[in-house]
Amino acid sequence: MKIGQLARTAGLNASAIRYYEKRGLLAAPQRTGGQRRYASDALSRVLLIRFATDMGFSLSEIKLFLSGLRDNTPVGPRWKKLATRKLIEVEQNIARSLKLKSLLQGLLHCHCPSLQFCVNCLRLSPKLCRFDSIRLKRR
Amino acid sequence: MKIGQLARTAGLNASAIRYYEKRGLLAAPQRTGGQRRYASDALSRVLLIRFATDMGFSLSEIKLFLSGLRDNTPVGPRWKKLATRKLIEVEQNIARSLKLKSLLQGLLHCHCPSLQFCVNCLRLSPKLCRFDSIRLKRR
DNA sequence: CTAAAACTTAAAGTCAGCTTTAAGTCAAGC
DNA sequence: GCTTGACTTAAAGCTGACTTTAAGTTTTAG
Repeated sequence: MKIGQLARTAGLNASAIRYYEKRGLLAAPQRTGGQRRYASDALSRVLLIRFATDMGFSLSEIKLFLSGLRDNTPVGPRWKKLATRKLIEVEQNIARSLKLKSLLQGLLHCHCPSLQFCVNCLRLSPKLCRFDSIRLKRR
Repeated sequence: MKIGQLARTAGLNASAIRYYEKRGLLAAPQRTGGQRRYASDALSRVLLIRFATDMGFSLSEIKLFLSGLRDNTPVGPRWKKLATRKLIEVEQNIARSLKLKSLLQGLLHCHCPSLQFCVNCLRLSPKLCRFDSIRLKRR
């Protein structure tokens, strides 16, 4: 399989495949006349990477748990530890988004005379409103 | 008020204030000997910007609804439209995160013999699992 | 055999929202 | 008057996950 077909099958760009190789997530395959030729196990590896990025893992994290992973390695404790940590992150993100949602809804249904007042009412003087004050992570 | 005090009061860096000015979100204030001197309404303006970025609005969006906003402008239809759109985004983010959460939990409690199989079971053959297949937005 | 499509590389560009740097000017306290 | 801290600018740097570019090589279809 050439890089283009691998990429198309995995729903990626060929440049992304090369990037994974450069980042050390994907082994350098055999070559024919300078061009990469992939065996079919490369596809499942790429799909695994794509799946993990979709799950919110960074490439560094994925590299971490892929290192030393053979195709039939059981779901190991290292992976479980990473997944547990990510689960916590996702839960925090959900909590944060739910607060945001309620704030936005409050803003939309608010009868404050001006946006400025409304912001003050929501953010600076939470006791005047039915909404909690928030302390959001910047960045 | 000098820029440093304004920044400290708003919980920002002085460079961020200058950046807002450069981006056109904040009016250029009067100067004394070349240094910026802010009136107190600049603080509420900056707090409004900070609040809106915390709500997930981009600086471009904030600039959009700040343009023409005087301090006692009523919460207008333009702002409501933006907030409604943002609310939908936040709700999509929540739905996406909830799916992620259930996938991660599934992965953690899965009895698949290998991670590779587990990924296939979760992602490629959803009927074998109790989890929905997902189609996550890339990027 | 030829033309087009697909591949190769390293390096630079993209996005957002700032921060950092460098080199200099101004203000406040003693 | 002098030192120190706060300010000024423009431009470059940061993060992550790629994409794009430029210039060249290889494969494939006809």
